[in-house]
Amino acid sequence: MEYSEKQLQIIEAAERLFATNGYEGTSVRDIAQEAGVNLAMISYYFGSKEKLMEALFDCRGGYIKFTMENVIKNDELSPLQKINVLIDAYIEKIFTQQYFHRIMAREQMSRHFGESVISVMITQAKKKNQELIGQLIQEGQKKGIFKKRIDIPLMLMTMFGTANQLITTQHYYRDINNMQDVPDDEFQKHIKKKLSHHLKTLFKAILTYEA
Amino acid sequence: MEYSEKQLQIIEAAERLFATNGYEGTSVRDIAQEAGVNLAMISYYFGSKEKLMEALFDCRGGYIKFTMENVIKNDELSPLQKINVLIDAYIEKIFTQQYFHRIMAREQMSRHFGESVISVMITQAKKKNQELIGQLIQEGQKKGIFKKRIDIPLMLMTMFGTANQLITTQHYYRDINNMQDVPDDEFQKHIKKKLSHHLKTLFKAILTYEA
Amino acid sequence: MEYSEKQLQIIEAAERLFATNGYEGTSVRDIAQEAGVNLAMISYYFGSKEKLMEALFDCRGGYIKFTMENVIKNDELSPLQKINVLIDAYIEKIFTQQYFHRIMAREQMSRHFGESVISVMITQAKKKNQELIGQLIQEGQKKGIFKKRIDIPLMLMTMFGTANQLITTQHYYRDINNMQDVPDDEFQKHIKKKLSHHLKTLFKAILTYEA
Amino acid sequence: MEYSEKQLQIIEAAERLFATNGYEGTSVRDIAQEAGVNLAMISYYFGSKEKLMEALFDCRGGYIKFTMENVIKNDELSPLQKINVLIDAYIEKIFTQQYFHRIMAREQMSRHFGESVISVMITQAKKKNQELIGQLIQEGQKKGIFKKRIDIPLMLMTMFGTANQLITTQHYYRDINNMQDVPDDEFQKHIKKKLSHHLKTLFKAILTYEA
DNA sequence: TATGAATGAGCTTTCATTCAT
DNA sequence: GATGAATGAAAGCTCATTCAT
Repeated sequence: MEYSEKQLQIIEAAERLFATNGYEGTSVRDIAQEAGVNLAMISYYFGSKEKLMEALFDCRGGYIKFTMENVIKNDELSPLQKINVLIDAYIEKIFTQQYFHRIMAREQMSRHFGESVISVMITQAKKKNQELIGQLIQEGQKKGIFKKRIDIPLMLMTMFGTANQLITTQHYYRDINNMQDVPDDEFQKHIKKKLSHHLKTLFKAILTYEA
Repeated sequence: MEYSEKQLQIIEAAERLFATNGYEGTSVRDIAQEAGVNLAMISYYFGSKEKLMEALFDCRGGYIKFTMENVIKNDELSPLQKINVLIDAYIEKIFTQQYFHRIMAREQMSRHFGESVISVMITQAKKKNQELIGQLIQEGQKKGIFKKRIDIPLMLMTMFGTANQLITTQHYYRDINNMQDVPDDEFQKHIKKKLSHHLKTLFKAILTYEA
Repeated sequence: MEYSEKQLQIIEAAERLFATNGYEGTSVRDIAQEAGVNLAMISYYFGSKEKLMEALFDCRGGYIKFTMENVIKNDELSPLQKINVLIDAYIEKIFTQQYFHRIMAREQMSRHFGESVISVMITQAKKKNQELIGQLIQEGQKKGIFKKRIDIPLMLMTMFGTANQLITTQHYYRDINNMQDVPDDEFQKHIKKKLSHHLKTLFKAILTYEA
Repeated sequence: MEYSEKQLQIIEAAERLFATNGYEGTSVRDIAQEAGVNLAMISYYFGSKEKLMEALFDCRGGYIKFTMENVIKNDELSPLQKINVLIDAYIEKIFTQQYFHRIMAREQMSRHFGESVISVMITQAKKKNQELIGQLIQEGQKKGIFKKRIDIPLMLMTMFGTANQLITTQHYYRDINNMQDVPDDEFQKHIKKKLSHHLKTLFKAILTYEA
C-alpha cells in the first residue's frame, strides 16, 4: 500500500501519540492536532481510528520480519556469528522504530488484540522469526557448537523482553547511571552498544555454556 | 491505608480490567459492573478513577519491595544460591500478582507515568532492588565466584523483561508449544518452572562464565 | 413497560419532533431541547435514538390494536352499525394521536422499516385489524346485507389512506375551505365529523351498493 | 429548465434514494455513489442538496397538472365516464412515477414543506385539480346524474390517500395476498387494475348512490 | 468541466463525575 | 452510607459544502 505525504504525516503523528499515550489514551482529535491537519481528514483518509492503526502497522510492519533469510544462508559465518548479526539487526530495527516498537509491546497485552488484524500480522511474524532462529540453532547443534536442550521461545522472550524493557524504561537507565546530561543520540548509541554486548554475551553463554 | 470489604471488591475489579484493557480502555462503568457495585460508589469511595488507580498501587505496592534483606544476610547460602532464591522469590511474586504486574508493565510506558505518585514508588523500589542485588554481586565478586564486569541494570532488565514478556504473551507460548488443552493452573506451574530454570541458567552463565 | 415522568417528557418531545421533521430530520439535541432535559439524559434513559423510537411505539402502540373485539361480539348492533362504530373509533384514535399517527405513516415507507422491531408491531396490528374486519364483513355477507365481492385490503387502505391524507394535509383543507380563522379545536371537530360521515357513506356504498 | 445527461443521472439517483430513505435519510455521498458520479459534482451542478430536490420537482413536477382540460371538454363522454378516465389517468401517472410520488407523499408532512418553493407548486396544482373536478361534478349534478351534496375535497383525499397508501405499502398488500412470487411488473399491473376498479366503484357509489 | 482534497459544523453516544435524597 | 438521576465535556465519526487545480 502506498500512502500520500499527508497520510504519512498523520500516521507518524498517530505513531508518536499511540506510543506515548496508548491507543485508547489517544483521541483522533489529538492526532489531528499533532499532525496539523483537520480532524475530518483522518476519517477521510483512513475511515476510522482503528483503520489508521492498521495503516500504521501496514506501514511499519514490513520491518518486523527483518531479513534473516540472507544471514542464515550465508556460509561464511559461523552459527554464533549469525546469531550476533541477527541480534544487531534486531536492535537496529527496534531502535530506529522505537515508537512503533512501544506500540507493538503495548498492543500485545490488550484484550481485543487476539481478534484484530494487527494481531495476526504480529503472530505470523513471531512464528516466522522463531522458525528461522530455530533453524539457525539446529545448525549450530548439528555442528556440535551449541548445547542440545535450548528453549527457543524463552530465548526469544529474553531477547524481546530485555530490549523492550530497555526501550520503555530507558529514562530509568539514564537516571541510575547518571547520564542525564549526555545528548540523546549519544545516549542511544551507548545503550545500543551495551544492549548488543549484553545480548550477545547472554546468547553465547546460553547456547554454549554447559550448566 | 486500610480498605473496607467493598473498596477491596472495587480495587480487585479494577485490577482485572486495567490489566486486561488498560487504564484508558477501562471505564468506571465497567469497573462498577465488574465489581457489582453502584457506579457512584467508585467516585464516592476513591474520589476519582485516578485515585482508584493509586489505591490499587497502594494496595499491591508492597509487592515491589520484596524481602531481599533476609536472604542477603543469610550466611548459609552461597552468592549464587542467593541469586537463585531471589529469582524464585521474584517469579513467585509476579505470578501471584499477574494482573497487577501487567498493569505496572503497561503504565511504565505511559506519558503521565513519570509525573505520577505511582511512578515515584516504582522508581524507588527499582533503585532499592538494584542496590541490593549490587551488594549481592559484589559479595560474589569479592569471593572470586562472580565475574568482574557485570552490567547490573541490564541484568535486571533481562530478568524483568523476560518475566514480563512471558506473562504478557503467555498465550503465544501456549500456542507455540501446543498446550492449549493443558489446564491453566498446570500451565502456570509449567511456565513458572521453565522461567525459573531459564533465568537461573542465564544468571549463572552471565555471572560465572568467562566470555 | 412503565415510564417515569421525565421519560414521558422526552418521549412526548420526540413524538412531536419525529412527527414534524421525521426521524432522520430530528437530532437527539433537538429532542433534548424540546423536552428541556440534558442531552445525555436521552442516552441515559433510552440507550439510543432508535431505542427511544421503540419506547415511543411501545408507549403509543397499545392504541393501534383498538378494541374491536367488543364491538364485533355485540349482538345488538347490525353489521353496518358495527362498521360505523369502528370507523368512529378509528377516527377518534388517530385524531387524539395525530403526532404518532404521522410518525407511523412516515415510517411505513422507510427503507429500514422492514427490518425493525417497530415494523413487526405495525404489521401484526394491521393483520389483526384486517382479520377482524374481515370477520365483520363476512358476518354481513352471510346475513345478505353486504355485497359478495369485497376487497378488504383495499377497503382498509381507503380508510387509512383517506384519514392519513386528511391529517397530514389538514392545512390544505383549511385553506381551501377558508377556515383559517376557526379555532383549532373547533376545526378538528369539524373535520372529524366530516371524515366520519364521508367514510361511513363510503363504506355503506361499497358494502351494499351493487355496482 | 433543461438538464444535461449527467444532471438527469444525478436527479434519478436522488429520486430513488429520497423515495426509499427520505430526504434527510439520504446523504449527498449516497446520491453520488448511486449516480456513479463524483461527490463534488452534485454541489457543482445543483448548488446544494436542497436545490437538487427542487430540480427534481422541477423535472417531475409536470406530472401534477395532468391534462384534465381535454377530458372535460370532450362532449362524447358522460360525466361518470369522464371521472373514470381521470381516475385511470391519475393512476397511470402515479404508477409510472412511483418514486417521485413517494417523495411527495413524504415531503407533504414535513416541517419545512410549507415554506418551500415545492410546497407552493403542489398547493397550486391541488387547487387546480379541485376546481376542475369540481366543474366536472357540477356538470354531472346539473344533468341530474350526480348527487347534490358532494364533499369534493374529501373525495379527492380518498383518491389521493388510497392510491398513496397502496403505493407506499404495496409490500403489505403483496404479503397479505400471498403474491410474493409474482414478478414485480405483473404485480404492478394487478394492483393498478384493482385500484382502478376500486376507485371507480367508490366514485360511482359516492356520486350516484343515495345514502 | 471535473475532481481529489479539505473543512467546519454537526451528529450520536459515552465519559467521569456530582447532585439530591 | 448509599444510590438513581443528572450533567458538561469529550469521544469517534459523518455531514454538506468548498477549495485548488
